[in-house]
Amino acid sequence: MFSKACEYGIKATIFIATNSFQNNRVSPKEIAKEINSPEAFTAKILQALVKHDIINSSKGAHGGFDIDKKDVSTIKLSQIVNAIDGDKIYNGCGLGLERCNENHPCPVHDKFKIVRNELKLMLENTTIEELALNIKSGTSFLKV
Amino acid sequence: MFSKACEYGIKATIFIATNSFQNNRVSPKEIAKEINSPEAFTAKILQALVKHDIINSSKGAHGGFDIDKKDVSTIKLSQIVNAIDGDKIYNGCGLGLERCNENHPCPVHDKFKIVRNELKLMLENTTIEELALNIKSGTSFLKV
DNA sequence: TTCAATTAAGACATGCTTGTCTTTTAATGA
DNA sequence: TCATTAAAAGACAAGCATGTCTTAATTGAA
Repeated sequence: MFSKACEYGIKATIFIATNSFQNNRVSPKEIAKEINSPEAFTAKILQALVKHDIINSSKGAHGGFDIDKKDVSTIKLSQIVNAIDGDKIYNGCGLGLERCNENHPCPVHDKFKIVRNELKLMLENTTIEELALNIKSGTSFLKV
Repeated sequence: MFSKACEYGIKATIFIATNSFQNNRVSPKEIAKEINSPEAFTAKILQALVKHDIINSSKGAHGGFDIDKKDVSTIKLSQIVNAIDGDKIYNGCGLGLERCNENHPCPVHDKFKIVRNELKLMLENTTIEELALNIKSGTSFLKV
């Protein structure tokens, strides 16, 4: 469904959020360990998330990644997916037609529209705060 | 959502079905032209569909690909997706966890389940016959 | 039975995604 | 200011999906 990069990006953001509740910065090393991902590749993805203003980074001693406490509740899953995988999951044709629309639909256009819309709504209505709280309470897990 | 191979596979099967209504065999060249796909690559995918008993092939003069008329209505989209992309779209974890289940869910497990189930139902309830008839009537299109 | 037509099979090539490593830039504290 | 710490940036490498080409196998018809 999503690229590996996007999966790592979502999990990393959730982990950073859980730490940001306690104003705690985390390093790429800690993140990679916690979400079970390759460290250097994860660092690249973190750079992208910083560029898209989803997370903050600070260099130097006691540096690392965090999210402003007040912002955690405003970050939607859709923002991360958009930042890393772009919008093809929303706008692309299910069968790869260049111009697929109501007037010139691919064979599965209408049927896909329903599913895709459900996915879109889900991503737009799910906040990182919600997911991070479930991790904190042990209701869900980031690895294995 | 699906791989290129799967997209071509779906479109190819629909095109073969439209021809099979008139007991007409089609060649990889015709198929590739009609669905706007690379010919040799399409031929590979057709081989896979034959191996999975979704379409028939016959070699030699007047050879080509077809589907038994009586079978067209029984072929579901899900069979093609399964044959080419496997079942990861149904069973894989949205965030790539190896063991993600009700007792050990990833952060988006419940939310994804709903969307994925909708997709699964759609694929299992859509027949190639239905899609092929829409192509024949000009209601939907295989290329551009 | 032989030739032509046509798919099957497998080796090869290309490109994108994933992943690694090294060097550079920036921040902190002594 | 200088040393240390840590992220940023970019070059490099590996693997997988996509796409191509050549040769083999099979069939139908002359």
